[in-house]
Amino acid sequence: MARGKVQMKRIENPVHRQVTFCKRRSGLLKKAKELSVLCDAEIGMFIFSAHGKLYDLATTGTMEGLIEKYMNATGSGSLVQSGEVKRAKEMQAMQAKEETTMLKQEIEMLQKGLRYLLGGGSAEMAFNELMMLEKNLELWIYHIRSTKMEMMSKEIQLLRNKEGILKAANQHLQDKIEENVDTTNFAPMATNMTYPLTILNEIFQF
Amino acid sequence: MARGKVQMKRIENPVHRQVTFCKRRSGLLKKAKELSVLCDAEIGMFIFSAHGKLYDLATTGTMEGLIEKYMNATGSGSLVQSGEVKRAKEMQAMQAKEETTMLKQEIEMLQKGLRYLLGGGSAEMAFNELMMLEKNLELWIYHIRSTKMEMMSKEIQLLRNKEGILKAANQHLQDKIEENVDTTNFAPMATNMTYPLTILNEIFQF
DNA sequence: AGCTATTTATAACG
DNA sequence: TCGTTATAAATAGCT
Repeated sequence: MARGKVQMKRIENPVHRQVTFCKRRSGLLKKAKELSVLCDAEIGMFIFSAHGKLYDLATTGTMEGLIEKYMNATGSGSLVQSGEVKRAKEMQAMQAKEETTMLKQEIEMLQKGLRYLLGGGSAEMAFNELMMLEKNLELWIYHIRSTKMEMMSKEIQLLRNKEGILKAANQHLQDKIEENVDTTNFAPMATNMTYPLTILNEIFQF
Repeated sequence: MARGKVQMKRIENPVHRQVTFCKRRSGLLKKAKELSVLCDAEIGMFIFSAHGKLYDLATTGTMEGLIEKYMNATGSGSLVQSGEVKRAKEMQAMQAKEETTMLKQEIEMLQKGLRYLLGGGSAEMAFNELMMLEKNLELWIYHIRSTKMEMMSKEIQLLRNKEGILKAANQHLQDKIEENVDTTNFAPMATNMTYPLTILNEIFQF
C-alpha cells in the first residue's frame, strides 16, 4: 500500500513475505482492537504463520469464552461441547454405570436363586450346605464337559467325513491328470502345484 | 482516519457507531483475507456486534478446523477436546457398553442355567454358552472352597483354644488329686482313665 | 449507500 | 527486527 501496489497473491520472496506478514499482522490486530473499542464489538482472532506459529487476540474475556460463544451462535456442537452438552454426556455415563450396577445386582440375584435351587437352602449357607453346593456344581461341570465332548466328537466325525470325501475327489482328479499325461504324452506341467486339497487344520485345534 | 481523527474510545452516537462498525468490519475482514493470501497464513476471526450478531471468517477450511488447530496449539483442553481426547472418551463409552453387554450375556447364561436345573436338560445351550457356564461354575466353586477354608480355619482356632483351656483345667485337677494322695495317702484311682480332652477329628476331614 | 479530504497502513529500502 | 518515507488504502464525516 505504499511505494507500489501489491498483487493479491502470495509473495514469492520469502524475506518480503516474512516482513509483510509481520507488519500486516500487527496492523490487523491493531485494527481489530480499534473496532472492538470504537463499536464495542467482541472479536476473537487467531493467525497461524506459514510455519505454524500462533498469534491471537481476544478482545473480551478469554479466547475460550469467545470460542464457546461462537460455537453456541453457530450451533456447531460437534467439536466444541457447551456445558450443557457436556453435562448430558456425563449423565449418559452415569446412567451406563448405574445400568452395570443394576445388571450386577441382577446377576447376584440369579446366583442366589441358583444357590437356592442347588443347595435347597437359604442365602446364608452353613458348611454342610456349601459342601453340597460344591458337589452339585462339580456334577454340573461334569455334565457340561460331557456335552462339550459330545459336541466336539460330532464335529470331528463330520470333519473326518469331509476329509474322506475330499481325499477321494482328489484321488479321482489326480487319476484323470495322469490319464491325460499317458494319452497325450505331455509332461506334467507345474508338478510342484498343490492339488486343491486343503484341510484347514486349525479347526481341529479345540 | 479521514476528515478528522478519532479518539480511541467507544463512539457514543449510535448511528455513527453502527456506520463505523460496518465499514471497519468489512475493512478488517478484507485485510485478514489479504494477509492470508499474501503470506499464506491461516486466519480465523469472529466478530460479535454489540447486539450479538456474528460475522466470521476462516481463510482455510472450516472455522471448526481452525478452532481445533488453535486449541491444540494452546493446549487448552478444558472446553474443547482434541480429537484424541474425544476418541479416548468414546473408547471408554464403548467399553462401558461392552461391559453391559457382557453382563447381559452373563445374566442370560445364568437364566439358562436356572432353566437347565429346573428342566434337568441341556438341550438348548450352544457350545460357547456351555463354555461360559462352565467357567462361571468353576469360579463359583473356587469361591465356595475359599469360604469353606476360612470357616475351617476359624473352627480349628476355636478348638485349639478349647484344648488349651481343657488342658489347663486338667492339670489343675491332677494337681489336686496328687495333693489329696499326699495328705490322705490314697493311691490314685483309675490311672488309665482318659482326660476329658476330646478333639473331634472328623471335622478335619475336608 | 457514495464521495472525498484526510488519516493510516505499509512496501521498499537502509 | 526496527526506522524512514513515498505512496496506496482505509475511512470519518458528510450527503
